[in-house]
Amino acid sequence: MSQGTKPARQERSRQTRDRLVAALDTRLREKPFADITIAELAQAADLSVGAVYRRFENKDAFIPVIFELYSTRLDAFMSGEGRVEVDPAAGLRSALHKACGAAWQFLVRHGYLVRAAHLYARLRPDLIGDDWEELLGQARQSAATLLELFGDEVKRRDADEASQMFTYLMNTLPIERALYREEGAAVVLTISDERFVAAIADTLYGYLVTAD
Amino acid sequence: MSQGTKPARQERSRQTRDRLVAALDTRLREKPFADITIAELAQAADLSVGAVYRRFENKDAFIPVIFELYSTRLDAFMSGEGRVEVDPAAGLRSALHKACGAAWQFLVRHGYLVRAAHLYARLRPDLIGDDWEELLGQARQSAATLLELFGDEVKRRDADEASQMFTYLMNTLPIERALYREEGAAVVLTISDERFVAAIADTLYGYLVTAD
Amino acid sequence: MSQGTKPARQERSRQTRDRLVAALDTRLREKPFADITIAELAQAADLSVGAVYRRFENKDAFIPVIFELYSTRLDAFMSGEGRVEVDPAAGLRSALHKACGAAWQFLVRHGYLVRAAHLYARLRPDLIGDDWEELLGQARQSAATLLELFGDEVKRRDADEASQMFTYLMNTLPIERALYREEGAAVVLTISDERFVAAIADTLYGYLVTAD
Amino acid sequence: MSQGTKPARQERSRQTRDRLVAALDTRLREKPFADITIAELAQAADLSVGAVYRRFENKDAFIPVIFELYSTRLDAFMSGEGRVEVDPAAGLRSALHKACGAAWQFLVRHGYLVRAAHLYARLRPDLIGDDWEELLGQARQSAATLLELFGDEVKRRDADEASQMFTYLMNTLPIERALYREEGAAVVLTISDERFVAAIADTLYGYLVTAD
DNA sequence: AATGAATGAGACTTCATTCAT
DNA sequence: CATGAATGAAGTCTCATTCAT
Repeated sequence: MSQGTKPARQERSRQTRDRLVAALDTRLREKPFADITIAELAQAADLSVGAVYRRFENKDAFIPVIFELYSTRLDAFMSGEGRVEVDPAAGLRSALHKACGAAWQFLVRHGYLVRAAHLYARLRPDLIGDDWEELLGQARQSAATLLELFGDEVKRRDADEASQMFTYLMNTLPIERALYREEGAAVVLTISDERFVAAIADTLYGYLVTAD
Repeated sequence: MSQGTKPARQERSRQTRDRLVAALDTRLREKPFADITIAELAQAADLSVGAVYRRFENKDAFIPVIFELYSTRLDAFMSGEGRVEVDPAAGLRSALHKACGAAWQFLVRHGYLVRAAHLYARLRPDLIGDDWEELLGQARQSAATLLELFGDEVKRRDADEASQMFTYLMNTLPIERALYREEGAAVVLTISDERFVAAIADTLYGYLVTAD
Repeated sequence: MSQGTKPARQERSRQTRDRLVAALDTRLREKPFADITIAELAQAADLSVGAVYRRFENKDAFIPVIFELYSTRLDAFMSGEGRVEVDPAAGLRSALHKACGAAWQFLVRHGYLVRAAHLYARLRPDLIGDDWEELLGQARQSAATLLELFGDEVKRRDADEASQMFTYLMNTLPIERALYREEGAAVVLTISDERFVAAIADTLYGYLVTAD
Repeated sequence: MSQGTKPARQERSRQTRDRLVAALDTRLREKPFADITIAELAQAADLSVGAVYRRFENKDAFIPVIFELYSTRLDAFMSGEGRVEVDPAAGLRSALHKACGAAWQFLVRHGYLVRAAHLYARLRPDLIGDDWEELLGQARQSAATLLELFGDEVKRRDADEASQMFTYLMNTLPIERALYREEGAAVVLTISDERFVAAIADTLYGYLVTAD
């Protein structure tokens, strides 16, 4: 299993691809990618197995689709209900709280995609190309902008490092609890979701306002 | 696939088990558990397939062994070179720095175990029993002790919540970078390991000294 | 191992199934079902192992096929050379003699199927559904008709019980000798097949004309 | 798997053998011989696997034991509670009724042995030697004696054939219902056990008193 | 001689991928 | 081009039998 997607020249092809992507999305909510069979995807998309192989060279070629889905959902969320209106007057802490709340929302809703994306970013880094990097690059850009906006509150000396860490933390802190709840490191947490979100916002805040 | 280990009546049995555990440890450095076959383990342990099944009911019965290994290594590390000498006079920040450094060391060395443990704690929570919870319970205990020691510096109102979050952060912050380096969320990080460790120590510190 | 057959969408599928059924029929003449492997069936049908599993969910799914074969052969036999022309004028004894002769013929020819069917009707009654019961129900129906035809000769008080017993005896008496010849209870028999058939016809006759 | 038992020279050996025989008896009540493993027998007899192989060359060597058990039980039954007191004055029909009643009792109680014995008499006739034949030979002897006793009632011309058939019928008629109840040919029977026993006695009677 | 651990052939089953129709 | 049947490698697991201790 390796390599990539096949180009879709015709309109029908595009539809076929879309249906497969939708099928993958649906199945991913139920079980890990490794447990999903091609036959299952074909059936969910109401296609034949052969038709699947016409669009995708092999099973691995679906892995980038996971990232595609992730990306698409994230974009939609960020420009929709997940949009964070930053009020400079309200201060950094408030902005972080809003941002963490939005991140939490997204994770709760699209966690299954994030989970799969994370897993395969690690398992098969060769298959995802630059999507992942690009995604995080954008995030870092936003982080830099935000930190600049609250330049007076932020005490970190190295602005570049700060925006890197900010991105890292944002993509790391809420994941464990949001995705695995009772399992994983989150078992120690008995506090409510609200307090948890507040706590990670404070964590970010604490990092930024602590001089090194 | 499910359930447990079989009792060993003879001394030889014990050895066989040990060899299988060692074989698992070795293979786990190379690839995920799901990709390791029983035949492979047997060969690595210089045994026949049947001998494996005399010690382990089925493949799943190896999953608890991952945690066993993790636990054992962690204990050894913590009472050996990983031991953190807290100097009350040096302050909280210094203590956190040391702790993060130790955690980092452990992860760099035994990351493959932590990785597998994390994965299966999520994938097959039914198979690990209370080991996981126990492990984190102990960690939280230590956290509580530490925070008490630096009670004057810590500004969090709820001490219980603080020790929970401290444990969560400690088990969450360094993982991503230590385990997946170039892949995952850590791609954004261009800073050195040293600075990274310092940064997460600061993150913890920031959280604790920020009043809510 | 359990459950059923898979639907065949294409004509080729049907052929594949037929070939597997034929392969089973062939192998069953040589050895018990338990000793026949899937690989063996595949080879006999000139197919791959995977192709077998596309038609049959698992090995157990072949068990109903045994009954299917039995049923089919029986129907064919009964409406062909096995047809028994009852001559009311010739009397009950003659009719029974003909019927026993036909049953004997069938058993000699298709004994291997009857043997397997009997075995699995007992070993895995869950897998055969109502086929078995239905088959015997029909037999009983025929029995009732026959007994009615010779109502004056039959001395049994309870006609219902008589037709039940008749069916039971018909399906029990010849089996042992026909199927296992030298082995089983038939070792005591040194008489010829002809005399044996006559004897069981007489046994049935004796039962029916003996008043209770 | 083939061949035979090993001689038991010592007292301890004899005990070991007895325990294995008892273990086989116990397990046979639960499941078919083919499904019983050597390890299971060893455990049930509180022996090691090696010890089993010291007494029995291989698994097949247990098959004759099935017949041994059958034989032993039958002897015990026939000279105990199963003893049939024939009253010449009461007539043939009464004697047959008693005999069928006894046979039924035995089958109900030791059916699992009869079942296994029948199966392996057919599956592996090579392994049972003459035990089987001998057993039936004795039965036939008894039959001959009985028929002679009621020589005036019996109308069969060939006494030899009659005793053969009598033995065959006795070992054939009740089996199906006694051993397989709901499954097999007995599904057609809705009558009670008592009536069934009476019916097969009548069947035997009918055969004997019907002139050929 | 006894124990039970080890062997290893072989059975069932799955599924990514290919290919005849 | 589409369909879904066929392929076959690979993996898990069982258990009669052997053999080291």
